[in-house]
Amino acid sequence: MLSKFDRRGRLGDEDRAALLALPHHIRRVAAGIHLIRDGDRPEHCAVLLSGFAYRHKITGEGGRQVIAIHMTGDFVDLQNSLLDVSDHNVQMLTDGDVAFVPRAAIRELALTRSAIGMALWTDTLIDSAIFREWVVNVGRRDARARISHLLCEFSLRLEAAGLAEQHRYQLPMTQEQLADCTGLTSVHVNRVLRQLAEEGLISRNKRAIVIEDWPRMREVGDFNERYLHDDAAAAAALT
Amino acid sequence: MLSKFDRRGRLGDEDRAALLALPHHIRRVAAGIHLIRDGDRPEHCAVLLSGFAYRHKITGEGGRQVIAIHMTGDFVDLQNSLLDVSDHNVQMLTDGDVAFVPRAAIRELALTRSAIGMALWTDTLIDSAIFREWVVNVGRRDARARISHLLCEFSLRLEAAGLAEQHRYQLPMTQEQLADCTGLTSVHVNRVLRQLAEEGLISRNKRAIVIEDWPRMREVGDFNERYLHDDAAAAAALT
DNA sequence: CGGTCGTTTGATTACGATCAAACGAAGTGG
DNA sequence: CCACTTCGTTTGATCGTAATCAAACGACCG
Repeated sequence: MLSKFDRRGRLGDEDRAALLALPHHIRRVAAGIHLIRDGDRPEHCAVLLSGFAYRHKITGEGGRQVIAIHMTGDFVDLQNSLLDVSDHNVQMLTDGDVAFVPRAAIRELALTRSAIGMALWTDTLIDSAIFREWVVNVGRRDARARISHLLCEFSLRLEAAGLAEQHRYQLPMTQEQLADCTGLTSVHVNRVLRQLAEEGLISRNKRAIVIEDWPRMREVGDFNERYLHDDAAAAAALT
Repeated sequence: MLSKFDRRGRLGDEDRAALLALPHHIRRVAAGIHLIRDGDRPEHCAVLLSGFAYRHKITGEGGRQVIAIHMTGDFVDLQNSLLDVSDHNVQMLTDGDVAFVPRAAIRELALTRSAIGMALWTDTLIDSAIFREWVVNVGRRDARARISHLLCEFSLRLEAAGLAEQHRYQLPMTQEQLADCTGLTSVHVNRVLRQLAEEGLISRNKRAIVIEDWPRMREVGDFNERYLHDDAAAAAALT
Protein backbone atom coordinates (compact mmCIF):
# COMPACT_ATOMS: atom_id res chain seq x y z
CA MET A 1 0.00 0.00 0.00
CA LEU A 2 2.93 2.25 0.62
CA SER A 3 4.77 1.19 -2.48
CA LYS A 4 2.99 3.78 -4.57
CA PHE A 5 4.03 6.55 -2.24
CA ASP A 6 7.56 5.23 -2.20
CA ARG A 7 7.56 5.35 -5.95
CA ARG A 8 6.93 9.06 -6.03
CA GLY A 9 7.42 11.21 -2.94
CA ARG A 10 10.03 10.08 -0.51
CA LEU A 11 8.49 10.00 2.90
CA GLY A 12 10.70 9.78 5.94
CA ASP A 13 10.60 6.71 8.15
CA GLU A 14 8.66 8.58 10.79
CA ASP A 15 6.05 9.62 8.31
CA ARG A 16 5.72 6.09 7.03
CA ALA A 17 5.31 4.84 10.56
CA ALA A 18 2.67 7.48 11.24
CA LEU A 19 0.74 6.42 8.16
CA LEU A 20 0.85 2.80 9.19
CA ALA A 21 -0.21 3.74 12.69
CA LEU A 22 -3.43 5.32 11.47
CA PRO A 23 -6.41 3.86 13.27
CA HIS A 24 -8.37 1.60 10.98
CA HIS A 25 -10.35 -1.55 10.73
CA ILE A 26 -10.13 -4.00 7.90
CA ARG A 27 -13.13 -5.72 6.43
CA ARG A 28 -13.82 -8.07 3.56
CA VAL A 29 -16.33 -6.39 1.28
CA ALA A 30 -18.42 -8.08 -1.39
CA ALA A 31 -18.77 -6.93 -4.99
CA GLY A 32 -21.56 -4.40 -5.35
CA ILE A 33 -21.34 -2.97 -1.84
CA HIS A 34 -21.23 0.82 -1.66
CA LEU A 35 -18.21 2.39 0.00
CA ILE A 36 -19.75 5.83 -0.36
CA ARG A 37 -23.08 6.94 -1.69
CA ASP A 38 -23.89 10.14 -3.51
CA GLY A 39 -25.24 12.54 -0.89
CA ASP A 40 -23.59 10.81 2.04
CA ARG A 41 -21.46 12.56 4.59
CA PRO A 42 -18.55 10.15 4.72
CA GLU A 43 -17.06 9.31 8.10
CA HIS A 44 -14.14 7.28 6.92
CA CYS A 45 -11.93 6.90 3.99
CA ALA A 46 -11.27 3.54 2.38
CA VAL A 47 -7.98 2.03 1.27
CA LEU A 48 -8.22 -0.89 -1.12
CA LEU A 49 -6.01 -3.73 0.06
CA SER A 50 -7.27 -6.07 -2.65
CA GLY A 51 -9.99 -6.08 -5.26
CA PHE A 52 -11.40 -3.30 -7.41
CA ALA A 53 -13.79 -0.44 -6.86
CA TYR A 54 -15.41 2.08 -9.16
CA ARG A 55 -16.58 5.62 -8.87
CA HIS A 56 -19.75 6.61 -10.67
CA LYS A 57 -22.70 8.93 -10.97
CA ILE A 58 -26.24 8.32 -12.15
CA THR A 59 -28.00 10.84 -14.38
CA GLY A 60 -31.62 11.91 -14.07
CA GLU A 61 -32.41 9.76 -17.09
CA GLY A 62 -31.05 6.76 -15.27
CA GLY A 63 -27.79 6.53 -17.21
CA ARG A 64 -24.72 5.52 -15.32
CA GLN A 65 -21.31 7.04 -15.96
CA VAL A 66 -18.26 5.46 -14.41
CA ILE A 67 -15.68 8.08 -13.55
CA ALA A 68 -12.79 6.03 -12.25
CA ILE A 69 -11.65 2.52 -11.50
CA HIS A 70 -9.57 1.87 -8.41
CA MET A 71 -7.32 -1.03 -7.73
CA THR A 72 -5.23 -2.59 -5.01
CA GLY A 73 -3.29 0.02 -3.12
CA ASP A 74 -5.51 2.96 -4.02
CA PHE A 75 -6.63 5.37 -1.36
CA VAL A 76 -10.20 5.45 -2.46
CA ASP A 77 -11.79 8.32 -0.84
CA LEU A 78 -9.39 11.05 -0.38
CA GLN A 79 -11.61 12.74 -2.95
CA ASN A 80 -14.24 13.17 -0.28
CA SER A 81 -11.84 13.57 2.60
CA LEU A 82 -12.09 17.34 2.80
CA LEU A 83 -15.52 17.91 1.31
CA ASP A 84 -18.66 17.66 3.35
CA VAL A 85 -21.05 15.72 1.20
CA SER A 86 -20.08 13.21 -1.44
CA ASP A 87 -21.22 14.04 -4.95
CA HIS A 88 -20.86 10.53 -6.34
CA ASN A 89 -20.92 6.84 -5.52
CA VAL A 90 -18.08 4.46 -4.92
CA GLN A 91 -18.92 0.80 -5.15
CA MET A 92 -16.93 -2.43 -5.04
CA LEU A 93 -16.45 -3.91 -8.48
CA THR A 94 -15.19 -7.21 -7.12
CA ASP A 95 -14.88 -8.70 -3.67
CA GLY A 96 -11.96 -7.22 -1.80
CA ASP A 97 -10.35 -6.27 1.48
CA VAL A 98 -10.80 -2.71 2.52
CA ALA A 99 -9.21 -0.73 5.32
CA PHE A 100 -11.44 2.01 6.71
CA VAL A 101 -9.66 4.98 8.22
CA PRO A 102 -11.58 7.66 10.10
CA ARG A 103 -11.67 10.85 8.11
CA ALA A 104 -10.74 12.93 11.12
CA ALA A 105 -7.59 10.90 11.66
CA ILE A 106 -6.48 11.55 8.12
CA ARG A 107 -7.11 15.26 8.38
CA GLU A 108 -5.27 15.36 11.66
CA LEU A 109 -2.31 13.53 10.19
CA ALA A 110 -2.23 15.77 7.13
CA LEU A 111 -2.22 18.83 9.39
CA THR A 112 0.46 17.70 11.80
CA ARG A 113 2.70 15.95 9.29
CA SER A 114 2.58 18.09 6.26
CA ALA A 115 4.80 15.79 4.22
CA ILE A 116 2.06 13.22 4.46
CA GLY A 117 -0.48 15.86 3.59
CA MET A 118 1.49 16.63 0.45
CA ALA A 119 1.73 12.96 -0.46
CA LEU A 120 -2.02 12.53 -0.11
CA TRP A 121 -2.63 15.72 -2.02
CA THR A 122 -0.41 14.44 -4.82
CA ASP A 123 -2.40 11.25 -4.88
CA THR A 124 -5.62 13.17 -5.46
CA LEU A 125 -3.95 15.27 -8.15
CA ILE A 126 -3.10 12.12 -10.05
CA ASP A 127 -6.70 11.00 -9.73
CA SER A 128 -7.63 14.36 -11.24
CA ALA A 129 -5.24 13.88 -14.12
CA ILE A 130 -7.01 10.62 -14.89
CA PHE A 131 -10.43 12.32 -14.65
CA ARG A 132 -9.23 14.86 -17.17
CA GLU A 133 -8.10 12.20 -19.57
CA TRP A 134 -11.48 10.53 -19.22
CA VAL A 135 -13.24 13.76 -20.11
CA VAL A 136 -11.22 13.79 -23.31
CA ASN A 137 -11.85 10.12 -23.91
CA VAL A 138 -15.61 10.32 -23.76
CA GLY A 139 -15.77 13.79 -25.26
CA ARG A 140 -13.58 13.58 -28.31
CA ARG A 141 -12.75 10.03 -29.27
CA ASP A 142 -14.81 7.54 -31.25
CA ALA A 143 -15.87 4.21 -29.79
CA ARG A 144 -12.88 2.29 -31.10
CA ALA A 145 -10.41 4.75 -29.64
CA ARG A 146 -12.26 5.05 -26.35
CA ILE A 147 -12.14 1.36 -25.68
CA SER A 148 -8.58 0.96 -26.87
CA HIS A 149 -7.55 3.84 -24.67
CA LEU A 150 -9.20 2.31 -21.66
CA LEU A 151 -7.61 -1.07 -22.28
CA CYS A 152 -4.21 0.61 -22.52
CA GLU A 153 -4.77 2.50 -19.30
CA PHE A 154 -5.77 -0.65 -17.47
CA SER A 155 -2.78 -2.50 -18.77
CA LEU A 156 -0.31 0.03 -17.40
CA ARG A 157 -2.07 0.65 -14.12
CA LEU A 158 -2.49 -3.04 -13.44
CA GLU A 159 1.12 -3.63 -14.29
CA ALA A 160 2.18 -0.83 -11.95
CA ALA A 161 0.05 -2.46 -9.24
CA GLY A 162 1.67 -5.82 -9.92
CA LEU A 163 -1.53 -7.31 -11.34
CA ALA A 164 -0.53 -7.67 -14.97
CA GLU A 165 2.46 -8.58 -17.07
CA GLN A 166 3.28 -8.31 -20.75
CA HIS A 167 0.03 -6.45 -21.33
CA ARG A 168 -1.93 -9.48 -20.17
CA TYR A 169 -4.55 -9.11 -17.51
CA GLN A 170 -7.93 -10.03 -16.18
CA LEU A 171 -10.53 -7.36 -16.87
CA PRO A 172 -12.32 -6.82 -13.58
CA MET A 173 -15.59 -5.78 -15.17
CA THR A 174 -18.42 -6.71 -17.51
CA GLN A 175 -18.89 -5.24 -20.95
CA GLU A 176 -21.78 -3.26 -19.59
CA GLN A 177 -19.53 -1.62 -17.01
CA LEU A 178 -16.99 -1.02 -19.73
CA ALA A 179 -19.77 0.75 -21.61
CA ASP A 180 -20.48 2.88 -18.56
CA CYS A 181 -16.81 3.87 -18.47
CA THR A 182 -16.81 4.97 -22.07
CA GLY A 183 -20.26 6.47 -22.51
CA LEU A 184 -21.32 3.73 -24.93
CA THR A 185 -23.82 0.87 -24.85
CA SER A 186 -22.80 -2.66 -23.98
CA VAL A 187 -23.90 -3.83 -27.42
CA HIS A 188 -21.51 -1.47 -29.09
CA VAL A 189 -18.69 -2.31 -26.70
CA ASN A 190 -19.13 -5.93 -27.64
CA ARG A 191 -18.86 -5.18 -31.33
CA VAL A 192 -15.78 -3.04 -30.91
CA LEU A 193 -14.04 -5.64 -28.77
CA ARG A 194 -14.77 -8.28 -31.36
CA GLN A 195 -13.42 -6.04 -34.08
CA LEU A 196 -10.23 -5.29 -32.16
CA ALA A 197 -9.74 -9.02 -31.69
CA GLU A 198 -10.42 -9.75 -35.37
CA GLU A 199 -7.75 -7.29 -36.33
CA GLY A 200 -5.29 -8.99 -34.05
CA LEU A 201 -4.83 -5.98 -31.80
CA ILE A 202 -6.02 -7.85 -28.75
CA SER A 203 -7.14 -11.31 -27.89
CA ARG A 204 -9.52 -12.32 -25.19
CA ASN A 205 -10.96 -15.31 -23.49
CA LYS A 206 -13.83 -14.48 -21.17
CA ARG A 207 -12.43 -11.56 -19.18
CA ALA A 208 -8.80 -12.31 -19.89
CA ILE A 209 -7.31 -9.64 -22.11
CA VAL A 210 -4.03 -9.73 -23.99
CA ILE A 211 -2.92 -6.68 -25.86
CA GLU A 212 -1.22 -8.39 -28.77
CA ASP A 213 0.02 -5.32 -30.54
CA TRP A 214 0.87 -2.66 -28.01
CA PRO A 215 2.26 -0.06 -30.42
CA ARG A 216 -0.80 -0.17 -32.61
CA MET A 217 -3.19 -0.18 -29.67
CA ARG A 218 -1.43 2.86 -28.31
CA GLU A 219 -1.99 4.52 -31.63
CA VAL A 220 -5.59 3.44 -32.11
CA GLY A 221 -6.42 4.51 -28.58
CA ASP A 222 -4.51 7.79 -28.93
CA PHE A 223 -2.83 6.76 -25.72
CA ASN A 224 -0.01 8.59 -24.01
CA GLU A 225 0.80 7.39 -20.54
CA ARG A 226 2.09 10.72 -19.32
CA TYR A 227 -1.19 11.58 -17.62
CA LEU A 228 -0.76 8.64 -15.27
CA HIS A 229 2.19 10.40 -13.64
CA ASP A 230 3.61 7.08 -12.62
CA ASP A 231 7.12 5.92 -13.42
CA ALA A 232 6.22 2.27 -13.07
CA ALA A 233 3.43 2.71 -15.60
CA ALA A 234 5.73 4.63 -17.92
CA ALA A 235 8.25 1.81 -17.75
CA ALA A 236 5.57 -0.74 -18.59
CA ALA A 237 4.59 1.34 -21.61
CA LEU A 238 7.99 0.79 -23.17
CA THR A 239 7.66 -2.95 -23.44
CA MET B 1 -8.99 36.29 -4.30
CA LEU B 2 -9.23 35.21 -0.73
CA SER B 3 -12.98 35.44 -0.58
CA LYS B 4 -13.39 31.93 -1.83
CA PHE B 5 -11.18 30.54 0.88
CA ASP B 6 -13.01 32.59 3.44
CA ARG B 7 -16.22 31.06 2.22
CA ARG B 8 -15.12 27.57 3.02
CA GLY B 9 -12.12 26.88 5.26
CA ARG B 10 -11.48 29.39 7.98
CA LEU B 11 -7.89 30.42 7.76
CA GLY B 12 -6.28 32.26 10.63
CA ASP B 13 -5.07 35.81 10.16
CA GLU B 14 -1.49 34.67 10.07
CA ASP B 15 -2.23 32.18 7.36
CA ARG B 16 -4.01 34.81 5.33
CA ALA B 17 -1.09 37.13 5.72
CA ALA B 18 1.30 34.39 4.66
CA LEU B 19 -0.76 33.74 1.54
CA LEU B 20 -0.78 37.41 0.65
CA ALA B 21 2.93 37.60 1.27
CA LEU B 22 3.69 34.96 -1.33
CA PRO B 23 6.22 36.23 -3.83
CA HIS B 24 4.57 36.92 -7.13
CA HIS B 25 4.48 39.18 -10.11
CA ILE B 26 1.35 40.37 -11.81
CA ARG B 27 1.02 40.64 -15.54
CA ARG B 28 -1.71 41.53 -18.00
CA VAL B 29 -2.17 38.57 -20.31
CA ALA B 30 -3.96 38.58 -23.65
CA ALA B 31 -6.62 36.13 -24.75
CA GLY B 32 -5.09 33.06 -26.33
CA ILE B 33 -1.81 33.14 -24.42
CA HIS B 34 -0.80 29.86 -22.85
CA LEU B 35 -0.34 29.78 -19.10
CA ILE B 36 0.85 26.19 -19.25
CA ARG B 37 1.47 23.91 -22.15
CA ASP B 38 1.02 20.16 -22.31
CA GLY B 39 4.45 18.67 -21.68
CA ASP B 40 5.83 21.70 -19.90
CA ARG B 41 7.52 21.59 -16.54
CA PRO B 42 5.74 24.50 -14.88
CA GLU B 43 7.78 26.87 -12.76
CA HIS B 44 4.99 28.94 -11.38
CA CYS B 45 1.37 28.72 -10.63
CA ALA B 46 -1.11 31.29 -11.86
CA VAL B 47 -3.89 33.02 -9.97
CA LEU B 48 -6.54 34.70 -12.10
CA LEU B 49 -7.18 38.21 -10.84
CA SER B 50 -9.51 38.99 -13.72
CA GLY B 51 -10.57 37.36 -16.96
CA PHE B 52 -11.14 33.74 -17.88
CA ALA B 53 -8.90 30.81 -18.69
CA TYR B 54 -9.56 27.30 -19.93
CA ARG B 55 -7.93 23.97 -19.50
CA HIS B 56 -7.84 21.64 -22.49
CA LYS B 57 -6.23 18.75 -24.28
CA ILE B 58 -5.81 18.00 -27.96
CA THR B 59 -6.34 14.48 -29.30
CA GLY B 60 -4.21 12.79 -31.91
CA GLU B 61 -6.99 13.39 -34.44
CA GLY B 62 -6.73 17.09 -33.75
CA GLY B 63 -9.90 17.35 -31.70
CA ARG B 64 -9.90 19.70 -28.77
CA GLN B 65 -11.61 18.92 -25.49
CA VAL B 66 -12.01 21.64 -22.92
CA ILE B 67 -11.80 20.23 -19.42
CA ALA B 68 -12.45 23.25 -17.25
CA ILE B 69 -13.15 26.94 -17.32
CA HIS B 70 -11.57 29.18 -14.73
CA MET B 71 -12.68 32.57 -13.63
CA THR B 72 -11.64 35.47 -11.48
CA GLY B 73 -10.25 34.29 -8.18
CA ASP B 74 -9.32 30.82 -9.31
CA PHE B 75 -5.97 29.38 -8.46
CA VAL B 76 -5.29 28.04 -11.89
CA ASP B 77 -2.50 25.68 -11.65
CA LEU B 78 -2.52 23.97 -8.40
CA GLN B 79 -3.34 20.98 -10.56
CA ASN B 80 0.23 20.96 -11.73
CA SER B 81 1.74 22.25 -8.54
CA LEU B 82 2.95 18.89 -7.30
CA LEU B 83 3.32 16.99 -10.54
CA ASP B 84 6.40 17.22 -12.65
CA VAL B 85 5.16 17.59 -16.17
CA SER B 86 1.84 19.10 -17.17
CA ASP B 87 -0.48 16.77 -19.03
CA HIS B 88 -2.70 19.47 -20.50
CA ASN B 89 -2.83 23.09 -21.65
CA VAL B 90 -4.15 26.13 -19.88
CA GLN B 91 -4.84 29.11 -22.05
CA MET B 92 -6.41 32.52 -21.51
CA LEU B 93 -9.94 32.69 -22.83
CA THR B 94 -10.13 36.45 -22.51
CA ASP B 95 -7.65 39.15 -21.61
CA GLY B 96 -6.97 39.21 -17.91
CA ASP B 97 -4.63 39.98 -15.03
CA VAL B 98 -2.68 37.06 -13.73
CA ALA B 99 -0.49 36.71 -10.67
CA PHE B 100 2.34 34.24 -11.10
CA VAL B 101 3.57 32.57 -7.95
CA PRO B 102 6.69 30.40 -7.96
CA ARG B 103 5.75 26.78 -7.53
CA ALA B 104 8.47 26.27 -4.93
CA ALA B 105 7.04 29.05 -2.76
CA ILE B 106 3.63 27.40 -2.78
CA ARG B 107 5.04 24.02 -1.86
CA GLU B 108 7.06 25.60 0.88
CA LEU B 109 4.05 27.39 2.27
CA ALA B 110 1.91 24.26 2.13
CA LEU B 111 4.59 22.38 4.04
CA THR B 112 5.19 24.94 6.74
CA ARG B 113 1.62 26.09 7.17
CA SER B 114 -0.42 22.99 6.83
CA ALA B 115 -3.73 24.84 7.19
CA ILE B 116 -2.91 26.58 3.94
CA GLY B 117 -1.90 23.27 2.45
CA MET B 118 -5.29 21.89 3.35
CA ALA B 119 -7.07 24.90 1.88
CA LEU B 120 -5.21 24.52 -1.39
CA TRP B 121 -5.82 20.81 -1.39
CA THR B 122 -9.52 21.45 -0.91
CA ASP B 123 -9.46 23.81 -3.84
CA THR B 124 -8.07 21.10 -6.10
CA LEU B 125 -10.63 18.62 -4.79
CA ILE B 126 -13.40 20.94 -5.88
CA ASP B 127 -11.79 21.19 -9.29
CA SER B 128 -11.88 17.40 -9.37
CA ALA B 129 -15.54 17.33 -8.47
CA ILE B 130 -16.19 19.52 -11.48
CA PHE B 131 -14.06 17.29 -13.69
CA ARG B 132 -16.16 14.35 -12.59
CA GLU B 133 -19.37 16.11 -13.41
CA TRP B 134 -17.96 16.93 -16.83
CA VAL B 135 -17.17 13.27 -17.45
CA VAL B 136 -20.83 12.54 -16.80
CA ASN B 137 -21.94 15.46 -18.91
CA VAL B 138 -20.08 14.43 -22.04
CA GLY B 139 -20.48 10.71 -21.37
CA ARG B 140 -24.14 10.27 -20.61
CA ARG B 141 -26.20 13.31 -21.56
CA ASP B 142 -27.56 14.31 -24.95
CA ALA B 143 -26.63 17.57 -26.61
CA ARG B 144 -29.55 19.53 -25.20
CA ALA B 145 -28.81 18.45 -21.64
CA ARG B 146 -25.07 18.98 -22.00
CA ILE B 147 -25.43 22.55 -23.04
CA SER B 148 -28.15 23.33 -20.53
CA HIS B 149 -26.03 21.82 -17.81
CA LEU B 150 -23.06 23.92 -18.77
CA LEU B 151 -25.12 27.11 -18.87
CA CYS B 152 -26.44 26.32 -15.40
CA GLU B 153 -22.95 25.69 -14.07
CA PHE B 154 -21.69 28.96 -15.48
CA SER B 155 -24.59 30.85 -14.02
CA LEU B 156 -23.89 29.69 -10.49
CA ARG B 157 -20.14 29.93 -10.65
CA LEU B 158 -20.25 33.38 -12.15
CA GLU B 159 -22.73 34.49 -9.55
CA ALA B 160 -20.52 33.09 -6.80
CA ALA B 161 -17.62 35.03 -8.31
CA GLY B 162 -19.74 38.19 -8.40
CA LEU B 163 -19.89 38.23 -12.20
CA ALA B 164 -23.55 37.44 -12.72
CA GLU B 165 -26.92 38.20 -11.20
CA GLN B 166 -30.36 36.75 -11.66
CA HIS B 167 -28.98 34.11 -13.96
CA ARG B 168 -27.83 36.76 -16.37
CA TYR B 169 -24.29 36.81 -17.59
CA GLN B 170 -21.86 37.31 -20.37
CA LEU B 171 -20.65 34.04 -21.86
CA PRO B 172 -16.88 34.36 -22.10
CA MET B 173 -16.55 32.06 -25.09
CA THR B 174 -17.51 31.34 -28.66
CA GLN B 175 -19.93 28.63 -29.70
CA GLU B 176 -16.98 26.67 -30.99
CA GLN B 177 -15.38 26.70 -27.55
CA LEU B 178 -18.73 25.74 -26.06
CA ALA B 179 -18.67 22.80 -28.45
CA ASP B 180 -15.21 21.86 -27.22
CA CYS B 181 -16.53 21.89 -23.65
CA THR B 182 -19.38 19.55 -24.48
CA GLY B 183 -17.84 17.22 -27.04
CA LEU B 184 -20.11 18.52 -29.80
CA THR B 185 -19.61 20.50 -33.00
CA SER B 186 -20.16 24.23 -33.16
CA VAL B 187 -22.91 23.73 -35.71
CA HIS B 188 -24.85 21.57 -33.35
CA VAL B 189 -24.27 23.89 -30.41
CA ASN B 190 -25.74 26.68 -32.47
CA ARG B 191 -28.86 24.70 -33.22
CA VAL B 192 -29.37 23.66 -29.62
CA LEU B 193 -28.92 27.21 -28.35
CA ARG B 194 -31.47 28.43 -30.86
CA GLN B 195 -33.87 25.74 -29.79
CA LEU B 196 -33.47 26.55 -26.09
CA ALA B 197 -34.18 30.18 -26.90
CA GLU B 198 -37.21 29.31 -29.02
CA GLU B 199 -38.66 27.38 -26.14
CA GLY B 200 -38.19 30.33 -23.86
CA LEU B 201 -35.72 28.59 -21.57
CA ILE B 202 -33.02 31.12 -22.24
CA SER B 203 -32.61 34.29 -24.21
CA ARG B 204 -29.46 35.62 -25.71
CA ASN B 205 -28.08 38.58 -27.48
CA LYS B 206 -24.61 38.01 -28.83
CA ARG B 207 -22.79 36.49 -25.88
CA ALA B 208 -25.20 37.76 -23.27
CA ILE B 209 -27.16 34.90 -21.74
CA VAL B 210 -30.25 35.07 -19.60
CA ILE B 211 -31.63 31.90 -18.13
CA GLU B 212 -35.31 32.75 -18.31
CA ASP B 213 -36.67 29.63 -16.70
CA TRP B 214 -34.22 28.39 -14.11
CA PRO B 215 -36.29 25.51 -12.76
CA ARG B 216 -36.85 24.05 -16.20
CA MET B 217 -33.25 24.58 -17.25
CA ARG B 218 -32.13 22.79 -14.14
CA GLU B 219 -34.34 19.92 -15.14
CA VAL B 220 -33.41 19.87 -18.82
CA GLY B 221 -29.73 20.03 -17.92
CA ASP B 222 -30.11 17.41 -15.18
CA PHE B 223 -28.33 19.94 -13.01
CA ASN B 224 -27.67 19.61 -9.31
CA GLU B 225 -25.32 22.18 -7.86
CA ARG B 226 -24.05 19.95 -5.10
CA TYR B 227 -20.93 19.04 -7.02
CA LEU B 228 -19.78 22.65 -6.94
CA HIS B 229 -19.28 22.40 -3.18
CA ASP B 230 -19.83 26.10 -2.84
CA ASP B 231 -22.36 27.67 -0.52
CA ALA B 232 -22.54 30.85 -2.54
CA ALA B 233 -23.37 28.86 -5.65
CA ALA B 234 -25.93 26.81 -3.76
CA ALA B 235 -27.59 30.01 -2.57
CA ALA B 236 -27.73 31.33 -6.12
CA ALA B 237 -29.40 28.10 -7.22
CA LEU B 238 -32.39 28.83 -5.03
CA THR B 239 -33.40 32.00 -6.80
C1' DC C 1 -13.00 48.01 -48.44
C1' DG C 2 -11.45 43.49 -48.28
C1' DG C 3 -10.43 40.07 -44.80
C1' DT C 4 -11.06 37.34 -40.86
C1' DC C 5 -13.85 35.32 -37.39
C1' DG C 6 -18.03 33.76 -35.48
C1' DT C 7 -22.78 32.69 -36.29
C1' DT C 8 -26.46 30.79 -38.83
C1' DT C 9 -29.00 27.71 -41.97
C1' DG C 10 -29.56 23.76 -45.23
C1' DA C 11 -28.62 19.02 -47.07
C1' DT C 12 -26.72 14.63 -46.40
C1' DT C 13 -24.27 11.05 -43.96
C1' DA C 14 -22.75 7.92 -40.40
C1' DC C 15 -21.84 6.32 -35.93
C1' DG C 16 -23.64 4.44 -32.28
C1' DA C 17 -28.34 3.72 -29.98
C1' DT C 18 -32.19 1.03 -29.67
C1' DC C 19 -35.00 -2.95 -30.09
C1' DA C 20 -35.13 -7.82 -30.26
C1' DA C 21 -33.71 -12.36 -29.60
C1' DA C 22 -30.76 -16.35 -28.84
C1' DC C 23 -27.10 -18.56 -26.34
C1' DG C 24 -23.85 -20.13 -22.72
C1' DA C 25 -22.34 -20.29 -18.02
C1' DA C 26 -23.16 -20.16 -13.32
C1' DG C 27 -26.09 -20.44 -9.51
C1' DT C 28 -30.62 -21.94 -7.09
C1' DG C 29 -34.05 -24.78 -5.55
C1' DG C 30 -37.14 -28.63 -5.89
C1' DC D 1 -29.36 -34.18 -10.45
C1' DC D 2 -31.87 -31.67 -13.39
C1' DA D 3 -35.32 -27.87 -14.39
C1' DC D 4 -35.17 -23.10 -14.07
C1' DT D 5 -33.57 -18.50 -13.45
C1' DT D 6 -30.33 -14.98 -13.91
C1' DC D 7 -26.60 -12.60 -15.84
C1' DG D 8 -23.45 -11.56 -19.37
C1' DT D 9 -22.30 -12.04 -24.14
C1' DT D 10 -23.31 -12.18 -28.88
C1' DT D 11 -25.63 -11.19 -33.29
C1' DG D 12 -29.07 -9.00 -36.41
C1' DA D 13 -32.17 -5.21 -38.03
C1' DT D 14 -33.61 -0.57 -37.82
C1' DC D 15 -33.58 4.15 -36.19
C1' DG D 16 -32.09 8.75 -34.78
C1' DT D 17 -28.89 12.15 -33.03
C1' DA D 18 -25.28 14.63 -34.06
C1' DA D 19 -21.38 14.91 -37.54
C1' DT D 20 -20.03 16.48 -41.80
C1' DC D 21 -20.06 19.23 -45.85
C1' DA D 22 -21.28 23.53 -47.80
C1' DA D 23 -22.42 28.19 -48.11
C1' DA D 24 -24.07 32.75 -46.79
C1' DC D 25 -24.20 36.50 -43.61
C1' DG D 26 -23.01 39.97 -40.10
C1' DA D 27 -19.63 42.20 -37.12
C1' DC D 28 -15.39 43.89 -36.33
C1' DC D 29 -10.81 45.36 -37.72
C1' DG D 30 -6.82 46.87 -40.04
